[in-house]
Amino acid sequence: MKYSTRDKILDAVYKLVYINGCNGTSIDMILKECSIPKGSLYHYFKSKKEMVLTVVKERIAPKMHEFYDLEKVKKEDGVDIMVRAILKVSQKEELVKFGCPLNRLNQEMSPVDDDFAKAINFIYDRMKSDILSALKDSSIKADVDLDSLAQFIIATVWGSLSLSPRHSSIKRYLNTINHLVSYLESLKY
Amino acid sequence: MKYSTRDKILDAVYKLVYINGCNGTSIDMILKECSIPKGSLYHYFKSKKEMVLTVVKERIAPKMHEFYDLEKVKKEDGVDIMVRAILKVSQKEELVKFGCPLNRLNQEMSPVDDDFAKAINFIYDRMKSDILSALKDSSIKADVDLDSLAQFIIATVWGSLSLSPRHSSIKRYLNTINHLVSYLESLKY
DNA sequence: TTTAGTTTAGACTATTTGGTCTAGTGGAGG
DNA sequence: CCTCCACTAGACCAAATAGTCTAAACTAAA
Repeated sequence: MKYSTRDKILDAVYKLVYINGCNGTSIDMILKECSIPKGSLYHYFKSKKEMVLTVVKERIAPKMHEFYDLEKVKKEDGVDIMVRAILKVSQKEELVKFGCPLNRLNQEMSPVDDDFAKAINFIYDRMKSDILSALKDSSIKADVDLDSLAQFIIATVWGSLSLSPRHSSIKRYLNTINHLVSYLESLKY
Repeated sequence: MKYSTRDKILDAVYKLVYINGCNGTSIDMILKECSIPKGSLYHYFKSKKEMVLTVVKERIAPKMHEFYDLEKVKKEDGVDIMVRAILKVSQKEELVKFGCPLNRLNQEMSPVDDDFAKAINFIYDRMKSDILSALKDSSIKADVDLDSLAQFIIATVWGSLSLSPRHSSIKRYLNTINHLVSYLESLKY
């Protein structure tokens, strides 16, 4: 299985943009990171923007999906599935250190670029609706508004991670998120 | 009362950096925004970095403080003070639209610049300890860990705001934050 | 009114930026 | 072996970038 130039580029861009932000990452940094000449880069992508947008779709989207799409197969309580997913986040070192890549890019680019806003929003919506369907399939009391709860879960996890990189650590993340878990448990009938 | 050049600069930088980010804001944009020549700008600040760092200390810090420092004078339950502060956030249009300015700058700059990390962390710590003291002076059950609760509150508010600018609105913010309020209420004895 | 210091003014510079262009190279199919 | 085309290579470019410098215009105090 060969490691294609295109993949090399996308991996490098993902990594650099994740840490330095989109505006903080220059073409030269990317070229240096993956040791390819400029010609190759512009052979695969027509602009920097298209490159980063591709990273959103082909790198960030799957990573986001991976997080909450754990074995739904089992007939398990939706809340428990969610809780396990949220706790699992702590195992991803980079997440605790740098926060959610989607959230970071959202904050940087959405206010100033509609194409980014759309692409990011798309992923966000899918994530939210998947969380929603997990919650629907759970023992949560009937009077709880699940839509806002799904949003609350995302907000809290993103927020906990965004205290990074200076204020957070795995332990701290878990302490913080523990309150979310208690709250979710308290909503069961 | 005159509107000094220095203040004009800081206001412009605050506004531009808030929306476009630090790397997304050029010196020329700043000059144009406040219609001053380059000489003046570099008379007051020796570099762009120093300028933005000054904005953190003289613009963002007071704004953050203003939010949670509401009439503590009254002998009121700390939780109620917090809840009122959190709800009040929704009245600040720009907050709901663009998120918390401290959080945004934190995510962009902290991973790549220690001076920013320190300055931002300083404000964060002060905010957290103020929240903590409000919580200590409240009717929250004794077995609740207040430190992590303070962190949870910040994380949730920041997270709710960071769903912006594409996913949020005042209504949505309140819906989301409503879960936080319920949780806080449930912690009272 | 002179003087000294602060503030304004903007032309100028060196570097970095994203992006183009043309020439070559390598490997798969004929 | 040849041919063709995807890919590599990096020199080159115009624009934007942060920051410098010198001169002038204020302003307040003597």
